[in-house]
Amino acid sequence: MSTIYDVARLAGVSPKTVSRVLNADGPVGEKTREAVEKAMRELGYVRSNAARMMRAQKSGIIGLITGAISTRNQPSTQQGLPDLFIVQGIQRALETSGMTVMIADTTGRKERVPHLVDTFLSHRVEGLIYVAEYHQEVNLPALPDDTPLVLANCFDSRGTPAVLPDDRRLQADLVRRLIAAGHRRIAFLSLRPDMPAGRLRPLGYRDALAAAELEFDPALLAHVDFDQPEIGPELLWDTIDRMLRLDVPPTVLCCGNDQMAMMVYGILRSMGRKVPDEVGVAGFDNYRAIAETLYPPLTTVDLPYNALGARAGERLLQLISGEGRNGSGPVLVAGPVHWRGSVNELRPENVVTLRNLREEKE
Amino acid sequence: MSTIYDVARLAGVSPKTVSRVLNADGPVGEKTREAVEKAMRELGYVRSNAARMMRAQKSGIIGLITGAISTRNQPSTQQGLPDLFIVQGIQRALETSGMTVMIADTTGRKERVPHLVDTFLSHRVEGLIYVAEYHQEVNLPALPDDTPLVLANCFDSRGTPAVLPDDRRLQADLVRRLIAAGHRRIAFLSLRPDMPAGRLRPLGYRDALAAAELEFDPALLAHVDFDQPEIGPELLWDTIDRMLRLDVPPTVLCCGNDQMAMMVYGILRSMGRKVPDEVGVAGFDNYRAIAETLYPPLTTVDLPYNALGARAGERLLQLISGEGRNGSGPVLVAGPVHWRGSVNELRPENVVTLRNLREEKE
DNA sequence: GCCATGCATGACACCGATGTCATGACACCG
DNA sequence: CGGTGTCATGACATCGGTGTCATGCATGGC
Repeated sequence: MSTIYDVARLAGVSPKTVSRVLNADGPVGEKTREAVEKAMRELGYVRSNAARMMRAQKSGIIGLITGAISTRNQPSTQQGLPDLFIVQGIQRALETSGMTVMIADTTGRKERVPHLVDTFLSHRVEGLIYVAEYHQEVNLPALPDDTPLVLANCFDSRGTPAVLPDDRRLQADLVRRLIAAGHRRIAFLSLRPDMPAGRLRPLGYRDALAAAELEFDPALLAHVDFDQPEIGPELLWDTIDRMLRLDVPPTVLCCGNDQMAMMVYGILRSMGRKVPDEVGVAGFDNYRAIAETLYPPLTTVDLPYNALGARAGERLLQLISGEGRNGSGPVLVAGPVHWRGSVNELRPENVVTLRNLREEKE
Repeated sequence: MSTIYDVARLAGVSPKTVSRVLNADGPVGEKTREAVEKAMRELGYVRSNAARMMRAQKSGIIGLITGAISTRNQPSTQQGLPDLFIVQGIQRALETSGMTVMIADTTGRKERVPHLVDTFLSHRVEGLIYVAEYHQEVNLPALPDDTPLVLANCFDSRGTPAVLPDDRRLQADLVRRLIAAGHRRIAFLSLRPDMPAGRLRPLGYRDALAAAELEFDPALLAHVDFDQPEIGPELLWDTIDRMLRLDVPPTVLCCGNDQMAMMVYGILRSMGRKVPDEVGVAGFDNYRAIAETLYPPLTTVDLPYNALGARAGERLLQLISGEGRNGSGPVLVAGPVHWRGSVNELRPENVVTLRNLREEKE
């Protein structure tokens, strides 16, 4: 591959002049510039980043560590593709910054992370973003102080800058919307409580109930480990069966995520229950491949992973440019409710009936 | 960030000796080695790749161009995640080679490819892989001769080394298996014929019919543009409706891919037809998030994108090491049939009945 | 006509690692 | 005891750009 010296020789100028043409810094005569450009074209010259960054002490590279690419073949993917969307958002935020985004994949093995970090440091990345596949706490190896790090979809105990989904608020927004549609008995099939999403979303659910002055009924809240290999579907079936047999059964099933909702569709169908006329279903994530393909399309709340990634990218750029070192706590990201056909807007008379039922029982 | 000189000064040796410790090449005294290692640890030294590769004229980087990450938010993603799996396979094949894989995403804009190629060349990648999201013909800008290129899931007219799915054989394998299960009337809802998959798979379908000496019935083959925005589902409905009304209707619907199969499940349900007892459904891709989650689980054929990627990675390593310059045509990749609950094994009496029906008509 | 000014260009050092060659200290052999 | 080989180490040049400073030439004001 040709160098700046080759170009200089061919154009009959000094290497420095070629450099000036490349970077448009110093003044260059018209004829000289043309000669240089012609020589570059003839040689198919491409500048060496290595040499350049050695002098400049700037790599223009941002490192991205993720399992987005490798973790997809696991037996049953309970998540959507959040990390992928996050990566996408990060790219969008960074593509105008002139930085090159280098993506390293953990190949599904977390223990490779330190190695990947080292590889990135050896490339003298100007910043690092770590993307987790679901909202969780992580513990990365310490970085040298001069390389900024942003955590996306995860957080640590050291207060590293983080961007997180606002699970509590998102769930509250969705439930609030269900209430506005006339629903009063809203079941919530939550995720495992050992993950932040499984803790925060029930809080949001209760926030919304409280705001509407609806009493919280423990019988309508369950944590279901629905993606357990064998028994998951059964657990889900039993839970739903139990809830639908209540004296005042729920009119909507709020699911922990869209994947669970998809499974719930199948179970309800097997039970002979019609969606949405006999019971509504709502999801969480707005994982469009599911939400828009299911019939009827799924009402869900948009956890905008894209935006989350973009925010992480922006945060990192800030840190690199020296702004916003004041670690002002995690950035929380929320998104809109998508109202689709899987939940009925209850007509007033229905609402009244339900209310009566409830009042009769009391 | 500290340099080899800092380490040398702290350890009281020359930079060259530090280099020797780093690369374990020349002989180094025991005490010296320890002193150097201690110094490196104290400074948190990480070698600069830029400087290293300037001398070595080897970057150890392989460039990967793909839309795998960015193209996921399109309104309705008709494909599975093939490109993602391919990328994954490539990474697996390359991770033991000591190469660093740099992934650049097109952000959904093909016209950015030349720019990405340039960025990679400026990093002096030792090889490039271009990954397409579905089997197709592409036309990349020409590369300098000394940088090898491999096309994954696509091909061009210049005979660039390529790795492709063996659509024809895969479809034939699946249909052969259906025939072995006793099915004689097999419908094929193919993809649009303007894509290679839509042309090659019907050939495989007919190969299998011919091998079993079954007559090809044009009424059982349709190209359905099922993911068209509005009318897609209707087209699919009409096609299925027409086929099921035939005098001798099909006992299985072979779908162009798993996504289409998912839609077909919904349509059959709406028609009041039970899967698999009234009609079987088969997919293509083994997109597990769908195939394993649907109820009943989907019989499909595994287009092993992972392996496809791995083959592409291996091919590139060969080219880099100078082997196999003999462009021996594209590498074709196939995979196994996954037999799940969506297709019945017809019992002999059924087979007989069907055969009678057919013979009666003749 | 002289000097200040600005423009176009080049010489040279430097970034950090490593290949080449040289050097000094020993050990071993005849 | 001198010559030769091995080991441990260092001096120096080099990779390909770019920052710094210097130089040569034309222009213009006084």
